[in-house]
Amino acid sequence: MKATIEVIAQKANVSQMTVSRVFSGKSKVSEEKQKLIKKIASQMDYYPNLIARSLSARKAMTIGIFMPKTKNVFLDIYISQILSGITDVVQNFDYRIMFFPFDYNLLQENLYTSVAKSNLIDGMILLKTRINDKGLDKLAKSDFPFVLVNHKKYSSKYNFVDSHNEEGAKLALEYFYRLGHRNIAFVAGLMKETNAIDRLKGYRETLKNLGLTYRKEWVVYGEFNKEKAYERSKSLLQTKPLPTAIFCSDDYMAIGVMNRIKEEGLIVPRDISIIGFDDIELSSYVKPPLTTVRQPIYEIGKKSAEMLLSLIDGKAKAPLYELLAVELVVRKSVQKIKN
Amino acid sequence: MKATIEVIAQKANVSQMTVSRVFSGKSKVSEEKQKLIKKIASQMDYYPNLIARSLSARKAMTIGIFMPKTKNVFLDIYISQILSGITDVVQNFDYRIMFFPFDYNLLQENLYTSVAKSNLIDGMILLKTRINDKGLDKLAKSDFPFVLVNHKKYSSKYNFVDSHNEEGAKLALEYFYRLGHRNIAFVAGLMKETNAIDRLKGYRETLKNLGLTYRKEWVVYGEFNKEKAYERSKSLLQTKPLPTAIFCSDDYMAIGVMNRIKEEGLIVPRDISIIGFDDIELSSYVKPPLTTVRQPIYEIGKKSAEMLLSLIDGKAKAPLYELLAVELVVRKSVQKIKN
DNA sequence: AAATAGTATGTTAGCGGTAACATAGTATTT
DNA sequence: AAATACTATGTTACCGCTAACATACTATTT
Repeated sequence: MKATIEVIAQKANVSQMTVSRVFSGKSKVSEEKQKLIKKIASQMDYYPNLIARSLSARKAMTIGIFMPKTKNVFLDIYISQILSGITDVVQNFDYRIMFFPFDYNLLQENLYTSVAKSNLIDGMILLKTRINDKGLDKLAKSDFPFVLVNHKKYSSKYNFVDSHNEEGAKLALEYFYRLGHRNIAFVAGLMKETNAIDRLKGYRETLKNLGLTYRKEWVVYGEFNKEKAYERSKSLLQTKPLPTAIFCSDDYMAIGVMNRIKEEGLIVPRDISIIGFDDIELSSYVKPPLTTVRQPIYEIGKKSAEMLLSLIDGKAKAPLYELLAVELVVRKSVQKIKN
Repeated sequence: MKATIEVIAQKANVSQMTVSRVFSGKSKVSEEKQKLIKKIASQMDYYPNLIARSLSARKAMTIGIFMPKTKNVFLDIYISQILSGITDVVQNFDYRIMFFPFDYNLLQENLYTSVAKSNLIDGMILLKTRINDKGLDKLAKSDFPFVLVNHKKYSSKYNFVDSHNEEGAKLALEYFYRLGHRNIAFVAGLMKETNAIDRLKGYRETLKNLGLTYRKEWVVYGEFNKEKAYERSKSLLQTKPLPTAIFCSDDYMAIGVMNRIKEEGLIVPRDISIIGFDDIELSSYVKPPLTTVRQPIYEIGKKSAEMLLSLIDGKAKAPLYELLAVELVVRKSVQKIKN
């Protein structure tokens, strides 16, 4: 005989509601009856049917996480740390996590909305969505709770948590400047991501603030990986004068650029200094160890979960946003300019 | 007005079942009616309530993934690759994924069973569970479909996918042997994991098969991380004679051991050769690049998902198991013994 | 043309819980 | 002691969908 609230109620000679109350913990039941009900339940190895509970209570007690499936290795560590942050928060509030990996190439407008209306989840966290994503606009028209992570978008309908990317660029450039660098190049990430756009923006603004001139040939555009950066940085090393410093949109790109520099017979940091972004594990192992801007990834995950839960339980209303501070991690890939 | 099957059925002047059939796709509905129903649904921005569907159909179309929350960085890449493998399979069959991160220290006997009976999922994949886990025994008593990953357990009730760990140890030791090594030490992983146990077993058996004697002081026990391996390998470097080669239970441990060796003023591979296990990204970046046994992690994920789905739809019955082949990746941390 | 098979649609009865309100009994107030 | 508030429990209805069976209609067979 299948264990359900109904069966237990009969055996305990109480109403279904009394049994329901014991397991949902939402209102009081006398010690005595509780004991009896729990005893019977344990004998029958009963556990609540959470699907039925969801349907009835109109609450899934679950959040969804949308994230890109890509071969980008950075995502490995990124995802686990974000997940770790989200999990630590969410489990405290008895929420579960559902996973929706998506493919940038197969994105269709209804993806987020259809899940939002499926009643499977009470809110969603979207990782690394891109600026041309139509699905977001549609989602924003509903009042379903969601938080973007690493996608900065100021709008009355959007909530997001992101690193302070412009500030990161500023930290890097000012550090270069303090060590005497005046010829600073930039290897940009994919312009479909606000991260990449903001880092470029930070680069340009800081150049201006430092009184340095922006030179078009000192900015190249890649994607967030080693190979593209290696490929695209070639032209950078043919400019005259050569930049003395290169700021890269992420650590993999920095490693790609370092490989290119090595290949040209130049030495980091003697000939060219390098700063990356993210602080992946590899960065402290490459030669020379990479100076980089660290993102608080775990914290971002935590914050996004907190934000989402407060939206779900109505404690807060959109728009909510937060830019978390980044920090410069100084290693060995930057050298003082000798006069 | 909330969009439900009922409302749509009224507007289209058909029964609920006809609408249901259109969206579940489980039986035929005339072109004409389909068109009308879809049109109305799209106007109302209707998407099925999947919770209600689950309750009614007694099928969640979701699988659960249980995995440890730890600070072990290896898990980062491991988890994303496993996930990636699982996802690629599971999405093809329209299953969703629910996530259950757990803490080894807070494990209680009912964890898996309570989720199994919650009706939230149709089956589960358990990553890196340990041999003393009571919850597994309890779960095995139900007939809920589950697959262990990286936990080898032969039993009529258990299904698992694992790497061929003993074979990996054999590959490593035979490679050492071929290059002239006779004094081969072993840094073992945590003995709560069958992985670690099997690698030790492989080490001992291969020693025997090669006619080498097992020396107790040449085996040290650590955990799967750099620090413990660094700590525990100290005693190894005080034995006489010194081992000429050390096989490590994973790459992080190998890196820890390499640090220790360096600190003792010795050089890898000149003085001592090293082989690791896993082939993490770092391994090709450390100095010297690490020779290691590669596990097919993505494949393991894929296989485990295939296995689980076949259990769920009843195409197969427990016990199911598979040991996937590993391969030796030769880099620079092993040197031929000079006579 | 009658018998048979096949197809599209409808009817009924749940799936296993909980919200919301009702009620009876007890404790507290005045 | 009557009026009031509080507490534990019960009753009813419904969450939104689908399985399983029933039915009417059309196409095919003999």
